[in-house]
Amino acid sequence: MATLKQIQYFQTVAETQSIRRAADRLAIAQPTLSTQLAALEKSLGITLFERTRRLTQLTPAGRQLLPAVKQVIAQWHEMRELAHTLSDTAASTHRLGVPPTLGPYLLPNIVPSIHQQFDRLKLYVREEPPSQLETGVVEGRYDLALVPLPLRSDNLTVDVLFREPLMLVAAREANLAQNGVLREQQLAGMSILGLDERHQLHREVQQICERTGAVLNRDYEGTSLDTLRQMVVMGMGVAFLPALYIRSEIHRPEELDVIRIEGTRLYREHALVYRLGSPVRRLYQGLANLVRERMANAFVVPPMFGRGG
Amino acid sequence: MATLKQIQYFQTVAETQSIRRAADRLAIAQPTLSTQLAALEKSLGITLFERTRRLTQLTPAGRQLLPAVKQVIAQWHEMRELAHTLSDTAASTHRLGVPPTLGPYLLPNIVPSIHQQFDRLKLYVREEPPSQLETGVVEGRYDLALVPLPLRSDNLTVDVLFREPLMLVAAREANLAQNGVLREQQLAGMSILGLDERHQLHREVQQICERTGAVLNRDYEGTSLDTLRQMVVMGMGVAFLPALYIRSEIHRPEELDVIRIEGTRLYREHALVYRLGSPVRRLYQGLANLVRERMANAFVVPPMFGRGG
DNA sequence: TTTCTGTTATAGTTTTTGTCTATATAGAAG
DNA sequence: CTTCTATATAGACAAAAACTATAACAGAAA
Repeated sequence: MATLKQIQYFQTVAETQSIRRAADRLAIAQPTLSTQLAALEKSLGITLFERTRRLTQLTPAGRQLLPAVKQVIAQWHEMRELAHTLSDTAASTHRLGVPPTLGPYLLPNIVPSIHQQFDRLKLYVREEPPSQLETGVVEGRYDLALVPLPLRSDNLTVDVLFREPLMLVAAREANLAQNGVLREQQLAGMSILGLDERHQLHREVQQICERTGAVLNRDYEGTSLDTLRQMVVMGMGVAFLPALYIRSEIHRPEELDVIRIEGTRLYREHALVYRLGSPVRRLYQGLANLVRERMANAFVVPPMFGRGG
Repeated sequence: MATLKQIQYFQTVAETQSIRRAADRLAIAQPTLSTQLAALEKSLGITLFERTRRLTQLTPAGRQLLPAVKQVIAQWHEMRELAHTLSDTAASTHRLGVPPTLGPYLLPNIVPSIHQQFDRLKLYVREEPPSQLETGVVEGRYDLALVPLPLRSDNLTVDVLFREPLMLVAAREANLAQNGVLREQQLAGMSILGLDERHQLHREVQQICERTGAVLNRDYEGTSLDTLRQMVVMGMGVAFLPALYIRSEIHRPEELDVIRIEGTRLYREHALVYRLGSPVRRLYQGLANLVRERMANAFVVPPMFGRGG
């Protein structure tokens, strides 16, 4: 069938112009080389060499085949080299799925650390709704994904990462809280703007409303955190926005108050998920640890947005 | 060592996403494929697949290795295809050596016939002095060569091709022979111009002179047939030129008489030579036959140059 | 739950094939 | 004519690739 070994033998004989010398260089016995060469010639249907006593040289056909043979061997070496670099699992490109309400605001915070710790790791990042991320991981479209808890699927490894506070955002002119803090009871009856129900955040906010007595306004729903913010700025109501979004997108000179709610677990929780028994779970655990460390103290002191002017 | 078979197995599993289906397609047993795959993974130092019960899919590293693997296989197929076309020995490029006093004047006559009979054969033609052609064939720089007889080496196969008459050329004004024919005796004492001694033709003419009593003029020697002709045109003497040169280069409106000598074997003889036991000797014999047939009747009627005005 | 089904892994065996040593053979050199 | 050197052939042995049978295991179905 023309094996790689055989064509390597071929190349060596062509180079040394001698079966004997080639056998020496290849560290095999001369008869072995003779028979393998004959086998190659038979399988290719070509006489590759003209054997004289003094030297063994290529026939015209063999001479023309040689470049092609070298190509095969070169490609093979290239493949092995690539395999060698890839043998460090952290040197591959992994497909990471992220939710649109988290990825753009979290990744800028952690990607530099990832590059520092896993310098040869590459991430191919795509955004999708969390439910599709989960099935995407299960079906192999992603290697790992950032998803909000709780999970739908139960056949995934889940590394819990961190809790991200949700903060109430109101138009400045509403003057809802002088010192940037409200108590949970004050939410009762309040009309809350949310995202449309394809976003996970929709459910999360819905649950908060049920718990606090606030009312989720379903007449107008945002399609992204940015549109939701615009709706708040335009005075259509108040909304819960994730702390990472606020930190990343809302800066001081802004027509918005950011209000912390006291006394309630008002947060969403993120996890890193990947398939059970993924051969690279150690790497992913390392990534999860890194994110946890990086975000550990990110929210202990509430951000001071929304106070001053 | 990562064999071609193994990487083909790898590709098939990657395509079918299943060891079982890949084994079916490859017409081997499933355990064979499992073990070969494991062997490949071990030799590459990479886990290529993530085996779940439902499907077997690539790991990130495997996914990135796949294109390189496909390249190797593609190159290998290309090589085999090339080998297939080359398996017809007449589909290769053969290196043909020719003497400068024959090649340019013979090849235009026979190359069309060669192309007709051996339509996929290609000739790489180079010119060199006959002695170097002989050693060139022996040493493998040429596959075959056209050389004048007799040969120096005795370890070559010699296919005698044809005899090419040498004809006397004189300036028109010398008015040497009214009807384009001279008898051998008339050559005695005549001063003959020749090529320098690096050309085989030098010796041939020398022998003719010895036989006929003509005198080889060594004061001025040509470096090519063309310069020799010029010397004749300029009235420096007469010269023997090969019939094929004359036929090819000397046309009617010319200041030269071409004279046939009666009664003597005044010719040089050409042969096709190649190494003893060359694997493609059949092809070369075919070529020799073709040249013989083509040239068989080329010189039976002496060319009629030199007669009329 | 248990059973059934489909998938991969492991064990043990057989066949194939690659490799070795020893030797034959044949030009080339002395 | 003998010797040297190169390749080819023969036969034995070992490595590896193949097969059959079966285990292990997850997911689907009963």
